[in-house]
Amino acid sequence: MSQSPKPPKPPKPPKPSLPAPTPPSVPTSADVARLAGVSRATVSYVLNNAQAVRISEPTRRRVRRAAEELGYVPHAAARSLRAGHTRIVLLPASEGPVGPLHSGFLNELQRALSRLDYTVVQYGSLGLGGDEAARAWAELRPVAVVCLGRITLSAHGVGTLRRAGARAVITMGPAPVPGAHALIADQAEVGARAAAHLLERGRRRIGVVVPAQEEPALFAAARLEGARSAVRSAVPPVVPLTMAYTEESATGLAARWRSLGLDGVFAYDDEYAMLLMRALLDEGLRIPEDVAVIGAGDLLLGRLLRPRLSTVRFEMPTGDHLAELVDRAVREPAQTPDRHGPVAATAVGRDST
Amino acid sequence: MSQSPKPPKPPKPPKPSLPAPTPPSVPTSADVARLAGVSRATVSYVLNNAQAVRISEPTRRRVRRAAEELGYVPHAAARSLRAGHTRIVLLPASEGPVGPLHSGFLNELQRALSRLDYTVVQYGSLGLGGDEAARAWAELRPVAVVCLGRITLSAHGVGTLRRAGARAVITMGPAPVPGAHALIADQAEVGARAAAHLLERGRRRIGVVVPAQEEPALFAAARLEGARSAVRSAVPPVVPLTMAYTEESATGLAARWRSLGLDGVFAYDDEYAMLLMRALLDEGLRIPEDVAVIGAGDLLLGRLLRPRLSTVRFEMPTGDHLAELVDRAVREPAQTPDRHGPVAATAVGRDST
DNA sequence: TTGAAAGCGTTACCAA
DNA sequence: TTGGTAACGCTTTCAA
Repeated sequence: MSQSPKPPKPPKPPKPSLPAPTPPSVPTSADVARLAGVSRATVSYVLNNAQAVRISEPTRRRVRRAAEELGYVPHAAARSLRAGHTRIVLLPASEGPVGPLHSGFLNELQRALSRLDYTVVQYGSLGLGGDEAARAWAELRPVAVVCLGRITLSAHGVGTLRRAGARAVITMGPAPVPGAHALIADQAEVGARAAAHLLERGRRRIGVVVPAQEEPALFAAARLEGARSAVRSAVPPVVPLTMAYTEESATGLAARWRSLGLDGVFAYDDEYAMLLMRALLDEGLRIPEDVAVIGAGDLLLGRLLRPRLSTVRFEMPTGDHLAELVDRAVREPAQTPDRHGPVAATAVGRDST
Repeated sequence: MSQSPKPPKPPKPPKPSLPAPTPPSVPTSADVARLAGVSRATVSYVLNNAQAVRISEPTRRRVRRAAEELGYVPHAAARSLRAGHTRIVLLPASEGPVGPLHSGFLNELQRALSRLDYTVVQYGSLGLGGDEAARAWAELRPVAVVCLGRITLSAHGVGTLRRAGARAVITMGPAPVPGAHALIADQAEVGARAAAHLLERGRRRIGVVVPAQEEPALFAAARLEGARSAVRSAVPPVVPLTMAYTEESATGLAARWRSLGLDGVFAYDDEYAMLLMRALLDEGLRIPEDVAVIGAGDLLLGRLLRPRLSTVRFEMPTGDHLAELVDRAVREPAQTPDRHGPVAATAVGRDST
């Protein structure tokens, strides 16, 4: 890389061996080497169990003792700088609450990746847009990026990451991103199942809740669209209903319910559904006689309510599966990005529809 | 450090200008410099808006253009290696579901720390014990560690982190850890409030649910202990009840409820409380007449159930507050670790008690 | 079996 | 105003 002609070095003034300006200084492998009376190379060999060289057992012990004594911990940055790559798999830190479904999946993924000797790092990128986030992530030189969250990566963002050495970029979202492996979590399917279920139950005037917060907007749009297309040509078009995740908002919506003339509602997910269902009941509406309510996500809590909440259950890929996908993509980055089909979704009819 | 006398370099074989063995190689500041026709130093100055030196506007533009064109992204590891420190604030990635309370707090914290120019990284440390985790974290050389999760840091772990350059280690847990700043989230207080509330409602034979999963064990033990001490000397001692977060487990517990002869239960938190309450109702018990049920955490969903769930609400420090604490600790590490008092907790009586 | 030294990408100092 | 260069901590090749 550096084609400098390397002129003869100027005489280096030997450092006057500072007494100890920063005594609580971080111990380095050189310190370990000094204490053990060996070279830095030997320290590295011993501590990394290098198999290419044979180090005598007494030496190994001395080195290990010294490292222990100093509380030596290798410097990840230096190591990866030298190695030219990291084992970091970066995930955007999820904003907003994380349900048991999602957190279980995340744990599985983490555990599986750890087993494959990757370091899982969740990076918080709160106010950032897709390309800014990609830049920030690229600074860490992750070997792979798994983008599950709110952030939508552009082709340009993917390019930034790839140029920064990411051997795998995997997105999960409604649409594939050019250059990245795509797990198509097509939330339209979820909306479609919900709407179809309501139609089956004889409902014709169907509302779809769209969360007021922007956070889950990505899913919300796709779910609404899915519901729309399922209903198309059958009956009056679905009615989008904006609602925030607060009691007041739910109560407000319930208060004007009769004027809307709807007999079925897909409430975005189980949590919104519970909130809305409660408000509707308090408003004197009967469920499911007057209004059928269905959520999504199949939360345990939905079964605890009365009436029991109908829901759309959908499959997440297992964490192990995704980890394997990551590992494969890392090892054979030449491969053209795969696309994994839309998630399977099924309506689970309980008492609320 | 290296006191080598620098003998004359052996003739460096000029790299035979490889055609392009790794063409998609990561662009470095040297590449930018070459393209812009300036030195690496100049690139650094421009890209970091160094104020100590004045660079002509045309040069600045050339450099920026070149960086843009190459898609140059600085290498965080190299930077921090050079700088001798990072701006990383490390949090253990939370395992298990994250309620809205906790996630709101986390977001606040992240946002506040970003504003203070820290990089927030959540590090997944699934199977690790306290000291192993500390070692793993130390490899990243974080400037601060905020340990909120399941992991309990030992004094030794704190030492490891400090020796690795962490200028602040902050723990939140039932007890302070030597050497670390402590946010004492004394969950005993939560248990005590719950028990006191049940006593006030005239209950005498009180059960306390302890989650079967090990995950929240830390909180569970403290909450149980708190309930115990609140009840002590008044009535029969509290009865610990093991229960998993599944419908079967709740049903099983409810089935043998009458044989337990309890008239009040603190169900660990709102989610366990909802589950248990539903099972008790299905078993034919009346709430609160036969059994008073109280949870903790004041989840919105608790208000949606009928009967409405009583709960213990407790304060989390605000994210801004904690961020400020981190920043202060980083800037004045000499300070002796502060301890911040136990969390305030209040019982909120609703219909279930 | 061990040691010396180069080099990873960056920044900061000093010289031009 | 700009450029050369050393140094950060680590691994690894080559030489002894």
